[in-house]
Amino acid sequence: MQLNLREYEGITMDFVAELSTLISQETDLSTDIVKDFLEVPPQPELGDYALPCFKLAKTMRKAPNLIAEELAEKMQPLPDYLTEVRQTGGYLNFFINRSRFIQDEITSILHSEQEPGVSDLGKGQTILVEFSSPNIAKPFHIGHGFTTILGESLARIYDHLGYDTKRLNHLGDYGTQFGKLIVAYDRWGNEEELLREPIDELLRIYVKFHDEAEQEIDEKGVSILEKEAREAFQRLEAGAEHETQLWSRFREVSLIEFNRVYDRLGIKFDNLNGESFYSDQIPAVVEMLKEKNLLEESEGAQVVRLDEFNLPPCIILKSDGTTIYASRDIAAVLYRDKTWNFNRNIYVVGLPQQLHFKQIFAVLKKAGEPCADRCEHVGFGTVKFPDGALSTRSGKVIKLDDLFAEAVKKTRQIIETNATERGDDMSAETIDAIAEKVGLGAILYIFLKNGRERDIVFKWEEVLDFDGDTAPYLQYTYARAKSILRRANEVDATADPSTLELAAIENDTTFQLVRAMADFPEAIQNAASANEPFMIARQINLIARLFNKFYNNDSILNIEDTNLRQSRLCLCRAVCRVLKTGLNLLGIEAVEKM
RNA sequence: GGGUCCAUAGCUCAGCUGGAUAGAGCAACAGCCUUCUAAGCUGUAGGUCGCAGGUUCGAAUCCUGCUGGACUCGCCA
Repeated sequence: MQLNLREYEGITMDFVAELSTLISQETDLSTDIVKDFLEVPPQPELGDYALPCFKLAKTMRKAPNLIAEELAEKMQPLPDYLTEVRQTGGYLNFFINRSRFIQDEITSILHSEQEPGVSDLGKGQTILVEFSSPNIAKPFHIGHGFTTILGESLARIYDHLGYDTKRLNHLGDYGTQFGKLIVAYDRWGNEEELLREPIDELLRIYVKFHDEAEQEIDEKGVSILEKEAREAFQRLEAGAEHETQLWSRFREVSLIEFNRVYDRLGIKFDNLNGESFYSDQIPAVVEMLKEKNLLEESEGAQVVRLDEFNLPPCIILKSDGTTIYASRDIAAVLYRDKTWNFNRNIYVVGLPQQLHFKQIFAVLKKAGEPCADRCEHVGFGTVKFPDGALSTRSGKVIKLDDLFAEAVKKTRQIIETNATERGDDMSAETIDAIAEKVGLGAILYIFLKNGRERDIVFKWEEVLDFDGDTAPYLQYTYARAKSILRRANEVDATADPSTLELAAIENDTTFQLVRAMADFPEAIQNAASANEPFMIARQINLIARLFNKFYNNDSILNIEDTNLRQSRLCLCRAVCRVLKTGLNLLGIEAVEKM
């Protein structure tokens, strides 16, 4: 019975596997099933792992507690990685050799060349992650924050797992809204303002357009402005000079503003093909659908019926002959399949568009395109204010940049206060750099701490609360551990764990801490398979909480025993590695001090 | 009306392939800085897991119904 403990990723997995094999030898169950049954008891006094025997009761025709009792006896003598096997009620509880576990786990974290949890699970597979996709000419507000932050985190997670990840930004640079902007700009546009504050100016005329559109109505009750806007968009799609020129200016000035945000977050897209890019590929899509006899005319529009999928029809061409977002998205899937030959193509787009994506994928499926099955919509909730959703039209928005600025400002104040108290004279540059990372981290974490399908109700006092389950807490924990490592002498801080008796640090807290770190790789994989970064957030939050407990209970530097001192420092180093990796997977940077 | 999803502590959320006393954080209250960063730690209080049935040895978790809410249902994206 040998445990392979040299590879970091698998220690717990291997342990569970060994235990499962052992149990399966004593029962009729396969190793896999046993592995599935194994769980962690609610109280540490009960054991480190447990096998509920209720399910075995039927087939073995015996009471669960008897089964557990017999198994406990049959497993004697125990392998060296177990210290005790005990029956409690209908459970068979296992106590593992904690000393050995701590020794091997910490050693492997510190010895590994790779970051914790790195794997080659996705080796050779290409995954496209479409996210952010802001609309040109509109402010980059906190609503875009969700897709941007979630998407980047997912991309990092897939990178970590060895996928060939492509970040795609499907810019909203086309559509009737540009007809509106062109009409609005021709009427009320201000050249100087467009140069000075491009998005603000475009937003101003966009809001004005909607105000005015409600006023000017013809005898049939149709808005005159809306009609003009549709016509302007038709001219744009036909390539008219004036319209195209305005459109491309709008796009240009908008990108400058978006890039500020992306640079700040360290996001680099592999591709920024917006909707406009796919516009001229739509005729081929229409032709293909026509050839396969999927296209039908309905109320003047060209649609694909999707009754067999239990979905409403998908409109491909509007009754005026212009394209619609669905047709562009279909063209995009086909283009991406040709260009990247993707294994997976995921869309980090809000939940309200769920039906839209179901329709797109269904049309592709109906058209016999195999790539349809490799597409997936990763939806998320809505960002709203306590009194309702945000709205570009009414101008009720908070720009993501402004939100960052507030968080950074508050962070800077806290750092300055603390620095004074601690007598630490940090330079203004240092403070700025830390404030930036911590302030941004606080905001990013808000979007990543819970299940993505939850709505986020935006409240300033909560957003700027840096206590508890927040990124600053995690960053603070990291900085604390780093601070200790800086204070330790060179020899202590770099001791080779394999030469130490790490078991000296063992107690309930340190064992739980080490186990939480051992579970980290699995948390990453779970996060990937559910597309839920919060699973990583929770795991590192658990690690941080346990570390802080350890920090409060046990002295690290001020102890005589060299082995104990160096061993505890090894634990600090391991925690730092895991925390930093976890934060990075969320798109958050760790700071050395704060 | 059809569809999708949601309802767990005062608030924000985990837990949901059924399993031991339902867990965190915030807020509240009580403690801990002459020792490694108090953005921290410890403790107390707080829950008929929306309601009603059902399946099961066992249900927050699965099924049905109901109530309340969100989103969506053809020419916006």
